[in-house]
Amino acid sequence: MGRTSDAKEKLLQVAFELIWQQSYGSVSVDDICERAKVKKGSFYYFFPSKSDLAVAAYEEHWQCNRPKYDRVFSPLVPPLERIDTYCKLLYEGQKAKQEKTGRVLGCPFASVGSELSTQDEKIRQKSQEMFDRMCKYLENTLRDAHKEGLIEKQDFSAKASAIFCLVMGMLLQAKVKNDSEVLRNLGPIVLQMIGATVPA
Amino acid sequence: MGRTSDAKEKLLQVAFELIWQQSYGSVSVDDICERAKVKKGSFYYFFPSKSDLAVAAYEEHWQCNRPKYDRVFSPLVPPLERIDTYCKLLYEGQKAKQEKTGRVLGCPFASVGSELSTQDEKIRQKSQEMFDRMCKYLENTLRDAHKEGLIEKQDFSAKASAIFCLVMGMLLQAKVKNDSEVLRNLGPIVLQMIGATVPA
DNA sequence: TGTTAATTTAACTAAACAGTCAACTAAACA
DNA sequence: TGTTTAGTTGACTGTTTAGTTAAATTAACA
Repeated sequence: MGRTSDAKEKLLQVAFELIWQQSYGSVSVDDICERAKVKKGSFYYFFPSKSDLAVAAYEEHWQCNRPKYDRVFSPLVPPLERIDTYCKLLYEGQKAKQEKTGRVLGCPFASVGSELSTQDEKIRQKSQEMFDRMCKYLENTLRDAHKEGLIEKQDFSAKASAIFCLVMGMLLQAKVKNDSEVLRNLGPIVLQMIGATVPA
Repeated sequence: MGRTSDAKEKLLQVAFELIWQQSYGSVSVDDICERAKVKKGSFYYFFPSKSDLAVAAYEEHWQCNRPKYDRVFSPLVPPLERIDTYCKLLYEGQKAKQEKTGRVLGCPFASVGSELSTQDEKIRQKSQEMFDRMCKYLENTLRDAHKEGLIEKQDFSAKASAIFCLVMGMLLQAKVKNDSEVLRNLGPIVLQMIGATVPA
């Protein structure tokens, strides 16, 4: 009953995109509403605050992209290929965004986590959640790689975390240098880090 | 001639500290002035804009801390010890700040670079400058380590950059988890990454 | 088709924002 | 000691901010 609307979804999409391209602090509720073609009253009909919208937008983005990650890190794919594909997708994704916007945007979760972790507890938690999710993909991959005799036994949890930190740092470097090419060779760097034979 | 003042220095210090603890976007010129006990008119007597103050504050912080870095990375210190000391100082620094403020703050340059690189070109450049400076310290260290036969020949520039990315990512992880303990074992992780023998 | 309830709208608030300015003050120095 | 000038002050502007509200609209459904 009552009327239907895609305003909520539009707000989530636009918010994610705008905050990624700029920053949480520099994007206003009015900006988001204007781009989403939604009036401010509707905004506050759907979301209690700007911060709540941001959290919802990031969760929505994760839910939309989860199938993609599941595919990349599928147990059906050879372990080291998963990592290489993941790195390639990161590079290509950043490059594509750079071509569209003129700017390397880095990791959206890292950016918002870095900006707001000391300020907004809900956003901090969402950032941490993403961190843990990605580390799990990597940890599983490392375990599988070990089972297949591709890498030595090691602390897989710690190593997965270190890999993800390296990747986040690389994305930050790309953003700060506004140069996606620093990500070109990411795959081999990560593979070497886990002691895998790097393909020529 | 004319009167003297430490208002400028106070503004630089307070701005750095506040932006580090919160974020660029959430700290207002009024906040900075209040904490520095300086009137807004004086602020704009010394700095043309908030963004210019931020750039100056970050440069000032680097100039003040440069002697410390020069000591840590001194050629008189054995190469691998330099890296270990650097990692220890990072851990202790973050821990100390956490005890004071209740929050892990991460790397101030990475935070501001991550927040503003797509927005403010001057801040982007300052961030990149810091990135390059730190990478130079690390690259020199790697070259010296190789000269002393401690590590294999490799692409030292690329490896230095990768190490710094790992470190930045680790600091981000600590901030997002609000847990400085993830940095405890940073030294060995980095040493293992360059193929050095990790001390027991 | 009439009722219901979900959504939309525009006009509103009150606070916070970055930045301005002309008049004032006081330290340095000749 | 008087002049110079670097620095201070507080009151100001116009804009932008997040968030509110009450009345209007419209799609779904019985």
